[in-house]
Amino acid sequence: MTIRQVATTAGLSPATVSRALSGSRRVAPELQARALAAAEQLGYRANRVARALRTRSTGTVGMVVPNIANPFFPVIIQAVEKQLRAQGTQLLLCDSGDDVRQEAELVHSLLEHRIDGILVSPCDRVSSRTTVRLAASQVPVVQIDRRAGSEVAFVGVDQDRAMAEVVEHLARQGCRRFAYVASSSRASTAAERSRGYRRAVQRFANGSHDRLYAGDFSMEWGREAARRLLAERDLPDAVVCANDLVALGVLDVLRSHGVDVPGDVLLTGFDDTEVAAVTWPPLTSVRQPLEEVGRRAVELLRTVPDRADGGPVRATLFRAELVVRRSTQPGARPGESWPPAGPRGQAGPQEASRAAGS
Amino acid sequence: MTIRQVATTAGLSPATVSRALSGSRRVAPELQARALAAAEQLGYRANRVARALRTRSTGTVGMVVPNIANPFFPVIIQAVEKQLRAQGTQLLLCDSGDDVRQEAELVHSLLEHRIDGILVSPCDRVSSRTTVRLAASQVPVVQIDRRAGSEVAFVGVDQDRAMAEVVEHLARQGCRRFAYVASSSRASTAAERSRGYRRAVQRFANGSHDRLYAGDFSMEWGREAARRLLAERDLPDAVVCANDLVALGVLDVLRSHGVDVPGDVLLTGFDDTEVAAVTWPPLTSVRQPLEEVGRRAVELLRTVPDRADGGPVRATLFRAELVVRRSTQPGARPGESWPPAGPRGQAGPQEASRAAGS
DNA sequence: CGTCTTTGGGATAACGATTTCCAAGAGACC
DNA sequence: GGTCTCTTGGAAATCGTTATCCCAAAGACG
Repeated sequence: MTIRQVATTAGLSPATVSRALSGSRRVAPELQARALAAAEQLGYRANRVARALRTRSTGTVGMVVPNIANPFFPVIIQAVEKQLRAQGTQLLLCDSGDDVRQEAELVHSLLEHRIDGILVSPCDRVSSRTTVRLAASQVPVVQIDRRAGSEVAFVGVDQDRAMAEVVEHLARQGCRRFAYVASSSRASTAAERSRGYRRAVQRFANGSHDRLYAGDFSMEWGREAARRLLAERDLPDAVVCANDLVALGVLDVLRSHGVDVPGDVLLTGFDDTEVAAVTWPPLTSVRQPLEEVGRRAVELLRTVPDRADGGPVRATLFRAELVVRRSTQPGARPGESWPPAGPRGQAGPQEASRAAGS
Repeated sequence: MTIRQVATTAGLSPATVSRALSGSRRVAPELQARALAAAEQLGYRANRVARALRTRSTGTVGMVVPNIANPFFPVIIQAVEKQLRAQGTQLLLCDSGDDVRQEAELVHSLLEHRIDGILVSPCDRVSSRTTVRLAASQVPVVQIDRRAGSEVAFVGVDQDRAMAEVVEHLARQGCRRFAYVASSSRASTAAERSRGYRRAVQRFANGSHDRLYAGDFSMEWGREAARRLLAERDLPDAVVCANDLVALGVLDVLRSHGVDVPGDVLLTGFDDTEVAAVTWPPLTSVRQPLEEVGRRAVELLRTVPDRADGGPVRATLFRAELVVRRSTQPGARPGESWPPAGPRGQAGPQEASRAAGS
């Protein structure tokens, strides 16, 4: 089923049919109708491969994320896909498995497929840099959530500030001695959260008794860290976790060792994944405006010039929202604990257009 | 950067370079080396769009799932992607949002993009049928996890049997009065689970006091169902849920109303998602061999003939494994509850090759 | 030594769309 | 009425690759 056949049945030339269907040039109404009718009758749908070869646009955008099994990413992916769909674009999704080599391979493969742009959440804020830059020299690229360098457009959330709010909240609850179960700082978000945590602890708690454990963004690491924590001679007032998965792992081990949250120690997660609200105790976490991040990233992808050429690079930073739940409210009596109605921070986008390299 | 330029710098014809790079025909070693060197030097990577146009194969497989935010799917997707990667194929992932119209639209779009095959988890076991059949008439199609009709190849898990094991386990724990928080039976898995549940209740508990609530696969529905359950005058012995998300929602509301699990009522999930093990109490659930399902589906995709033409249709059914945890062990004392060490069913593949329409 | 087969390189024709480019016809305007 | 512009349909070039076809050279074999 080619455009040629449609043209034949319509008694027209392929050129005219093409124009009639795409509206790229005016076609006499009568011929247009004939073309449309023939296409309809034959159930013709254009071969996008052929079209892509000629127009040099595939109508496809690639996206590379570190790990779809981390419930944080599906939410972003859905937002991105929804937005892309609205403009008739397909999403080519890849999971880099948090591996820089894999990530590079995937990006190259996407480029071979001549995608129209790439959304990438670089798994390593340093080593992913060359890959991101290379990609950006060929097609529009937007970094989403995580970044590797500031030479390429970025849309994400102010992690530093969000983490500071977490610590401030804990300090207000009377916590003075903190432990941080971090993810290794290969991911930019992890690095920013760590930094935010450290600075906030300095400010709000005078940096006392600041223990830090570095692993990854997994539940299993949370378990391991909790075991190490328990092996020390005393518990901190609060355990801050790099994300919800880690917090769940920590919670699991604490509980199995008879440590009560929030009675004996307060606990926080990050990302406000769906499960954070239904664990026991429900987890205080940080909600990010993912819908907006996704939308903005797609939007930005269309305005990024084809080949990054030293012009100003756009970066959008959204503000996250602290969601307080029972895991940081030792005072709440069971009756009061549902529904959770703690104080909340405000959210709102915060745009910054900066020169490259800033 | 085209093959023509490579050919020029190598002092060869494009045809020879093409052959040298793809190995589709023997090329004199010396010329081969020259072609490779030139390609390497120029950093040439073939334009897959042009190649696809000529060879009628894009090296891309489409996958349509109902909802990536359901943590069950990312696991399957990862398995599929891993397997595809091994054969150098890209995955074009789509989320149908559990909507039949959307699903149809996506499948059409995939066909336009001339993907080499489609993996689909049809959202409606009845209405998705036409779409699946249409797709199968154009490219190889394998249904994965869910199915719509048996005219198209399928890889999945024996839901019916798995659910029977759940009920049997509960009956052994002394439960006689059951409630089932179902997902509406639009998804084939939901329908099979319901059927398995009903039959097992008949057999093991004489069908006494069998309440059923039908909603969807979401946590929110679990909450709603639990509220309805609590509104009735008495609680059943056990609440069986269509999947883990639903169970989490149920658990959340039960807890907030002071109902103890497993003290007052036993509770089960399905899918054994990562969180099932870390809720409190940990959730008895059903683990499916998703890695194998994914692998088998990709494998099958390669052997399915291009156009479904009435030959025998392959269907592979794997067996799931019951994972018993504290939510169904009222007798376990806290000290014993960790790690969970309940009896486990065995898993194993179970292949069936059946004629179409069976 | 002649013929017959095999091997391998290169020219060229696809693949299926879009997009020049060209030409014919219709108005416009002096 | 003549020229000039504008419109619009169709022929043909084009995108970058691979497959087909042809031909020359080399080797096989009687």
